[in-house]
Amino acid sequence: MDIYQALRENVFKLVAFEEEEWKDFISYWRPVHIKKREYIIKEGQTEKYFYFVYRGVLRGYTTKDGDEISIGFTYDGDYSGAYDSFLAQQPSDFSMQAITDCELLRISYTDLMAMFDKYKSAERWGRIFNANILIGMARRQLEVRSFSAEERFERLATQSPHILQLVPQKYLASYLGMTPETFSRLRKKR
Amino acid sequence: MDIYQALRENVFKLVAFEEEEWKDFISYWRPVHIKKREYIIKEGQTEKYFYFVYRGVLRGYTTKDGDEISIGFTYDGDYSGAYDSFLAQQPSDFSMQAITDCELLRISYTDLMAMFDKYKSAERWGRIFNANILIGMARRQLEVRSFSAEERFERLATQSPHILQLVPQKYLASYLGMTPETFSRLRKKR
DNA sequence: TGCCGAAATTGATCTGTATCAAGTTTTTTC
DNA sequence: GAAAAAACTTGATACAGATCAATTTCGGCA
Repeated sequence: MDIYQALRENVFKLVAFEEEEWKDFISYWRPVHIKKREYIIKEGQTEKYFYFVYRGVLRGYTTKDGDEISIGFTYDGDYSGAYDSFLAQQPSDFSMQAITDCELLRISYTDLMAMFDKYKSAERWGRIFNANILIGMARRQLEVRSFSAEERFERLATQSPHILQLVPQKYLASYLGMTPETFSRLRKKR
Repeated sequence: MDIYQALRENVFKLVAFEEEEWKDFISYWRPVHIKKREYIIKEGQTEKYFYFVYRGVLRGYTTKDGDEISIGFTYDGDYSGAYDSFLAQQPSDFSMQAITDCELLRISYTDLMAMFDKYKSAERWGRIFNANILIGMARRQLEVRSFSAEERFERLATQSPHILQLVPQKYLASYLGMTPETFSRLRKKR
């Protein structure tokens, strides 16, 4: 499937645009290719773009006392970037780096805001999209607070086994809030 | 200030409604009084309402192995309820209980959705409101992951000293992800 | 105002996970 | 395709914060 078609299907899951509106809306999205280890945004910058991931994996992380803490990952079909920085138009607390080569589509903040002004469908899509992100964050928040390192590992391994292949272990470890050593031991124990 | 006026000012901070629209919008909100220790929602129920807190303090918590884990607190001027359950219209993973007597305004899910359909201003308010909640959650997520128990206590004490008075310590302790004993020791050390 | 149950404090001990260190394996690069 | 760098594993030790237990203090209410 073509990259614009992929975005279309994804957006239409939440809101069906009129064809005229959609043509206009999609015209503001631009394809971007980035290579493994390149960044779409670095800590301290303000996020100018909102990204759709057509192919690839990205990792978000912040730094604390020189160490990296992985915040999350995005895959094919996800949206990416420092979304809170984008929304607030404030400097980001984290960086977003490609773990594999990526094909992305992006729209600028100004263009997206213009779309929100212009079309009620876009406004609605924005609201529901935010709601869905929020629901996911709430779920993850509860997850982190309710489970021990071992339990979190176990849940990741059973619920998202593909991640174990895609993402280097040291990133997964810090995502789960443990050291690579602990991660390695839990994996062995399994 | 009057309870409806308080909500009006709060909503208008994000979006200025037309007067006609506002009159219609506000007519769907109903005042609710609840007493200390009463619940607005219990774990397992689906949240039917979205609340505005005019006066009072509420606590959200989930249960794990019989122990309560406090998720968050809402105060005068906040919105409350199990918002993720409300948005998804799925059973809530946590309960929301009054810590003091509370005066609230609430609107039902059906009525709010009808307002979103009817007015672009409402839709926009919904989008921006969700964005703000999301930004707050992202900040807190980073907070929990980047700091030790002692650092989290210190930050709470300096950034929100009023909470230390308003909320019983055992709730704050579990909110910060530590036992009441640890909380007590950190407080003493200060 | 005084009583009772809940909340907070304090001390002693335990434990899961971090840290440090030394290999081994995998990936990158030239 | 060999050398260098990075990632992962494994073992030994350290420690922050949990748990358990015994008082003390506080808050609600008769």
